[in-house]
Amino acid sequence: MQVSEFSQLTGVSSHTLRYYEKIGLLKNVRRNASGHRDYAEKDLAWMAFIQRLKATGMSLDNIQRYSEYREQGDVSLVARKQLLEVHKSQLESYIQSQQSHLAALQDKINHYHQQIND
Amino acid sequence: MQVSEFSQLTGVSSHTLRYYEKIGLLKNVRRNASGHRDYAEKDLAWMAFIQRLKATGMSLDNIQRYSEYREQGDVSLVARKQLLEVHKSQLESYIQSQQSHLAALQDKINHYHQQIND
DNA sequence: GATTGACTTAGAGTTTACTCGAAGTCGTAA
DNA sequence: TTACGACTTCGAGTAAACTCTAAGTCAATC
Repeated sequence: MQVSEFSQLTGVSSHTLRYYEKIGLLKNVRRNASGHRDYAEKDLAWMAFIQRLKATGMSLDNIQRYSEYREQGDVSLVARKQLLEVHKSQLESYIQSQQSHLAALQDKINHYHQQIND
Repeated sequence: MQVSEFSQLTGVSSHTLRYYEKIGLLKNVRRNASGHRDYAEKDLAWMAFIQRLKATGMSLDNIQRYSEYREQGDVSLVARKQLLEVHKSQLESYIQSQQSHLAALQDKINHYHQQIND
């Protein structure tokens, strides 16, 4: 599929897709006879994972590191697993901190509620 | 207290403190005879709340809006409460999404685990 | 009276992650 | 055969949130 369809399916603009390729997140994107990008099914899955990593606060820089590992094939399985484990534990403590922020917000809201008496 | 101590206590650099004042997050900071900032206890509490809002993903722009309300006094209590309630519900769904990302990461890690057989 | 250290302002520079624009190529449809 | 739409590259521009620099002031200390 070409860029417009891929963009549609992933929700990422064609500009951003080219940018991601330039900085090494997407690699080895196929080209058709006239030099246009021709994305494969597996690019969709990888792009979805990129989006997940990004949504959990991983920098494009780190995602790029993971992308490098991916390219190296099976020799990097352990490294990739470790990278994800570190990221996962960071995410866990991040979620915990967000939960305590949430509780503090609720307290503040309750406080306003008392002051307002509505 | 002056800027260096306030910076120490809040963990925010003096540059950033001045920046926050410039964009209207911190307002009416007292000055001493020689024109130096002289932060009060209540500035500490407000700064802590700014940091909490920021940590939960609120933009400085929105925090500034809240800061305006604060300055208006009691007439804005309802507005402030509403702003926090909106933010709180956004935070709740954000935490939920992070939790589902976390589960997906665990799945991926398990998958690597199987492949590695360690 | 000179030096030091902490402050002041205004404005320029940095980082991350896009986002856009210009100029050009290619295949199809009128 | 020319017009179109979708693509291409390269490089410049943008937004948010800092971060730093330069030049200057002021109080205290040597």
